[in-house]
Amino acid sequence: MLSKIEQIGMSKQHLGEFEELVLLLIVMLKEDAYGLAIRKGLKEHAERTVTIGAVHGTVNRLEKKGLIESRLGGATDLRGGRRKRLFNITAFGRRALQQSQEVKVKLWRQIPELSLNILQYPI
Amino acid sequence: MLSKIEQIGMSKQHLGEFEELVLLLIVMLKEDAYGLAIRKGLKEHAERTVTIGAVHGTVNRLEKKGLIESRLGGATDLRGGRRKRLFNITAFGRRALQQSQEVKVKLWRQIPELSLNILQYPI
DNA sequence: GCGATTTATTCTATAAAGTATAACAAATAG
DNA sequence: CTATTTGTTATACTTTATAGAATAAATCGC
Repeated sequence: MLSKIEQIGMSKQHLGEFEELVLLLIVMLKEDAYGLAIRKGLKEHAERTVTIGAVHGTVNRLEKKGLIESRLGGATDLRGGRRKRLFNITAFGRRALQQSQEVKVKLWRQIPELSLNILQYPI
Repeated sequence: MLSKIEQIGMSKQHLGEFEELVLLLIVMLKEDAYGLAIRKGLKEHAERTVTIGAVHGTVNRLEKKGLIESRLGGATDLRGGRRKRLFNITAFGRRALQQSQEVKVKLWRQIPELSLNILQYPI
């Protein structure tokens, strides 16, 4: 028999590298995290240029895994356009992000010669 | 016409999340980075349990992409056993690792509420 | 030398993640 | 009521991630 966690798909899969970036962008964007904004944020903050289809494919997967939730945004104040699908991270998603962070920082600490200048200071 | 970089397969692919872990372990293990040691290191340092086949599949891909190199180790001082295939990171691999690190740290810095205690101190 | 044991790698197959392109949907201004 | 704008969905395909079984090569004891 499956545990509650397994039933709802919250078992120990790992965050893919792009999934992690998208998740981080969703946190950064707060109340305005939706497809196009995520795509723009990835380009500006992560030097990552992808199509909008790539973003949506990933958010759909993240939602199915319970790492984010989505709701439909209200009518736009701007002219034209379909309503936004707004995303927010779940507690489970936040934990996944923190675990990933924890593992990497732990490894980096053991390899000081790898570190960039940016890492010489507290995050 | 392809650039030199493209010809030898060193263009802008991104490091997969498991590829990054394996690469980090290879750096950590220094002169003793080979299949089984990498697997053991992943378990001990990254809470990641995988089969040896998973490790080898990944190192093969990393080598094909020019991120690591391999050579055959000398005969063992211990009893029995085939010779080890020893890995070391290339300059290109090191750069890939640093870029990945740079992007993530940059994002984390913008999301202070995500950070764990470990991140309050310099890495 | 040769089989048993040990330590390792390679092969093969499949699932999951990453990604692009194109099609579709819905809001609103005129 | 249709053209324009802003956005999401659908589909297809490639690359990564992963397990399991098969195979290889070193050495020990006889």
